[in-house]
Amino acid sequence: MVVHTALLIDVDYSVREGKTKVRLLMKGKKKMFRLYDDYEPYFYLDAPKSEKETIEKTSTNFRGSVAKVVRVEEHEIQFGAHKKKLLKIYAEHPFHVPALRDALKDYEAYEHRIPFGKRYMIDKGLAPFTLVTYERERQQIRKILKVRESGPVKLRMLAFDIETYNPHGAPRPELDPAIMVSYADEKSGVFTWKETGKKFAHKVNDEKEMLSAFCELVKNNDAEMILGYNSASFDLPYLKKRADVLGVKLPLGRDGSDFRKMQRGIRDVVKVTGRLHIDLYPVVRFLGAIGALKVSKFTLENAYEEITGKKKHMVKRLEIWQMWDSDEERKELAEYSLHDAEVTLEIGKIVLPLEIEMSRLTKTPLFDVCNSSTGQLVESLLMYRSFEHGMLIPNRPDEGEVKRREANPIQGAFVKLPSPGIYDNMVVFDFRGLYPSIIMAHNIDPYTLDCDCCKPDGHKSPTGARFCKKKKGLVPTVLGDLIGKRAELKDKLKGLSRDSEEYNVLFARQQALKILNNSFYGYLAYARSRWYSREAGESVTAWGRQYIQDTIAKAQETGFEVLYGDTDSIFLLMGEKKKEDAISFMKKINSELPETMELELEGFYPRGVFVTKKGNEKGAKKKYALIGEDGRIKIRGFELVRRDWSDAAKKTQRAVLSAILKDGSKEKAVSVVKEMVGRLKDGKVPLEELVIYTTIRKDPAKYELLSPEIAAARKAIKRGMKLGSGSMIGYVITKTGASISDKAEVVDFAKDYDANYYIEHQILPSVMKILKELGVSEDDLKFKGTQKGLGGFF
DNA sequence: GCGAGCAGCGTACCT
DNA sequence: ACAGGTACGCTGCTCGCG
Repeated sequence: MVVHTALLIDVDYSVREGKTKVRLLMKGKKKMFRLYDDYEPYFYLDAPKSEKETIEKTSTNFRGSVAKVVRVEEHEIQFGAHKKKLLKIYAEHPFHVPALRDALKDYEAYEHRIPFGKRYMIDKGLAPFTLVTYERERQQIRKILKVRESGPVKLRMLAFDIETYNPHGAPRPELDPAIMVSYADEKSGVFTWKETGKKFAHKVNDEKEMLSAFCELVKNNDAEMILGYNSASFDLPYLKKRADVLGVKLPLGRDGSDFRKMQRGIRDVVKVTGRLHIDLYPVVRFLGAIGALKVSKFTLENAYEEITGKKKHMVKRLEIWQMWDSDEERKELAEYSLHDAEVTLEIGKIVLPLEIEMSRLTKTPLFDVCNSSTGQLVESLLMYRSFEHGMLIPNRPDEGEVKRREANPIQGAFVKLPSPGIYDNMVVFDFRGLYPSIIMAHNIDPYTLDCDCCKPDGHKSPTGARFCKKKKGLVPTVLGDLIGKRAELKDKLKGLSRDSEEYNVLFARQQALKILNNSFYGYLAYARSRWYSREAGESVTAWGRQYIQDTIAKAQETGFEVLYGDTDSIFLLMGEKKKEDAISFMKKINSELPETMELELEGFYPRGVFVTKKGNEKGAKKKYALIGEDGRIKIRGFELVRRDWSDAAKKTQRAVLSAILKDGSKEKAVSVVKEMVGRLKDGKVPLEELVIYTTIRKDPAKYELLSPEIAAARKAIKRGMKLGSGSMIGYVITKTGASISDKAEVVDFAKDYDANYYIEHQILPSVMKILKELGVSEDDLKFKGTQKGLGGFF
C-alpha cells in the first residue's frame, strides 16, 4: 500500500454501479485528479431503545426501488445543555435518508438534512485546501492518515468570455450563433470564425470549430479553475445550447463531459467535472453587498473599473451584431472580447485570495463559498465545530417556524437624533467589533441561556435573559477562536512587507475572519438559522444599546456635547476641549468596560455637516459628511452615495459638500449649483450623466404599482430587451409623457431629457438640504445673475 | 372635478 | 435567503373644497 499526499479541493458524491461513492477532487503535485471513498449515510432519531428492532426492519419505497434501514445503533450525544440518548439510523444511499425519515416520522429526526459531501467532510475532519495523506488502491481511499494545513494555493486559471450574434436585442441561443470565445491565462486570445486581422485572434472555419477549439484549449492548458463572469447563467448554458443545435459535444470536463447545471436556492450554478468552474458574478455581488468591495453596479465593466480604478474598453451591447457584420468594426469587437476575458482574470486574481481563505476558514469548498450567503458560511463552521464537541447539530426550522420568527423581529440598534448644522472640531469614537465583543463578554449562546448551574446568577442581559458564567457556549467558543486568530494575524502583518506573497495571503485571511466575526450576531437572529435564539439575539442588541447609551451619558457628564451616534459610534463636539481630553475620556471608558470590549478612536474631524430630514426640521439620521484632518471627505447616506440618483445630481452634491467642508465657501457652493442648473436648462448635459439606476427585484410584469423604473423596463421589454427579476434598470426622464413614469425610458432608447425634472427633482432636492444650513434659499439658486447678500459664510 | 396630504410600495443605504 | 433602523421618491388613494 502506497502513501500519498494531495491537496483537497472539493467533495461531492456519486452512485456508481449501485454503490454510493464519495468523490474527492484533489490537486497533486502536477495534476488534479479524483479519489473515491466509501462512507455510510446516517441520521438520528429520537426514539426509545425499545423501538430499535422495529425500526431496523423499516423499509420504504423510494422512486420505484426500496430504501431500507441498514442498521441502528444507540448513541448518546450532547443535546443543547443536556445529554440525550438517540438512535443512529444508517442508510444505504444518501437519498434514502429523507425517505426513511419520512417513513419514521412518528419520531423527531436530527441531522437528516446535511448534504452528504459535507457530512463526510465534517465526520472525517477534512477541510478544503488542506493536505490529506492517505493510503489508496487505484482511485479508492483505503485510509486517511493525516490532514494538515497547507501553504498558498496555486491553481491554473483560465478566464473566458463569449460574444453572441444579437440582431434582435437579446441573443436567442437556439437561433443566434456564438461568434467569439475569448480566453486569458498567461496568454490571451480569441477564437472566432470571421477574419478580424488581429494577431491574437485564431480564425477557424465555423462556429462548430470555434467550440471545439475552445474545449481543446481548456484541455491542453489543463485549466484547473475556469473563470467567467455570469458564466453559470449565460456563457456556459449558451455554449451548450449552441453545441446541441450544431450537433457537437462540448467536452469541458476532465472526463469529456460538458457540465452539470444545478439550482442553489434561486441561483444557477454550473459544475464542470474535474475542474473548478467559478462564476465571479455572484462573488462580486456578495463582496459588494457586505461592503468588502465598493461596487455600485455589477456589470463586468463597472465592477472592473470600480475595483481596479482602471478603464475598460466598452462597446454598446445592442450593436455587437452590427460590429460582427462590418469588416471594419469586427476588429474592435475582437479587442473588446479579448479584454473581457483579461478583465475577468484580473478580477479573479483580486477576489479569489479572500474566497480561498473563506473556504479554509469555514471548511466549505471554494465552489460552494463562491455561491454561498454569510448564513451558510457561519452555519458550515458551526456544524463542523459542533460535531468536534460531540454536540448534536440542531435542525433547520420548518417554514411555519420561519414565518413565526420573521413575524416577530427583534429590536435592533440605537441611533441618536442629530441636530442639523455645520460643526467644527469633532471627535468620533466607535466600539471595536461591538456585537462580537458583547457575545464574548457575556457568553451569549442558545445553550448557555437560563442554565441550571448558575441559577439565579449569571450574565444578566437588559432584556432579563440570563447566560451561563461557568461553561463557554459553542458560539462564543468558535467566535473567540476566530477573534484570537485575527488579532494574531494583525500582529504578524505589521512585521511583513506589503508586497510579499505572505502578506497578501494573511491579509486576505484576516479579511475573511472579519467578515465571519461580524456575521455571528446576524446568524443568531436569522429566521432560518439552526442556532436561532430570539433571547440570545435580543440580548446582543440590548447590551449594545446599553453600552452606547451609557457612553453617551458619560461623555455628557464629562462635558462633551454628543451630536450623533449609530449602533456602535459616538460623535462628540470638542468645544473648548483638547485632544488629550478626548483621549483620556476614551481611556476612562475602556477601564470600565469588560475585557473583550474596547472603545476606539475613529478620528478627529475639523468640520462636519448634518442636515434635516425632508419636510421636517428634525435632523436626518444616517446622513452626514465629515472632513478629516488629512483633508479627506467622509460621506455617509447622502444621495451622492446612492446609485439611484443621477450622476449630475451626485456630482453637484459632492461639489457643494466639498466647497463647504474644504473651502468654507458658500459662494463656491452656490455657483456650482447655478452652473449645473444653467447647463441643464440649455440642454448641454450628456444623457450618461442623467441616468438613474435601480434594481428591480421582481418580474416587471408582477408589480401592481407603476414606478418610473418599471414603466421604463416594460417599454424596453416591448422593444426586445431582456429584463427580469434582478435586472439593473438605467433610465432617463425624457420630455415626452404626462407622469414621471410616462417620461421614463431605458437609457438606450432615450433621445432627450426633461431639464425641469432634473432641476426640480434631482439637483435642487439633493443640494437644498445642505445649503439650507448656510441660509441659502431655493430662489437664490434658480435665477441667473449675481445675488445680493451671499458673502462668505465662515 | 381638483389639488393637497398621506399611506404604502419599493429601493438603497448605515452600522 | 445574516440583523434591524432609516430616508425618501413615486403612485394612487382619500378628503375637503367648491
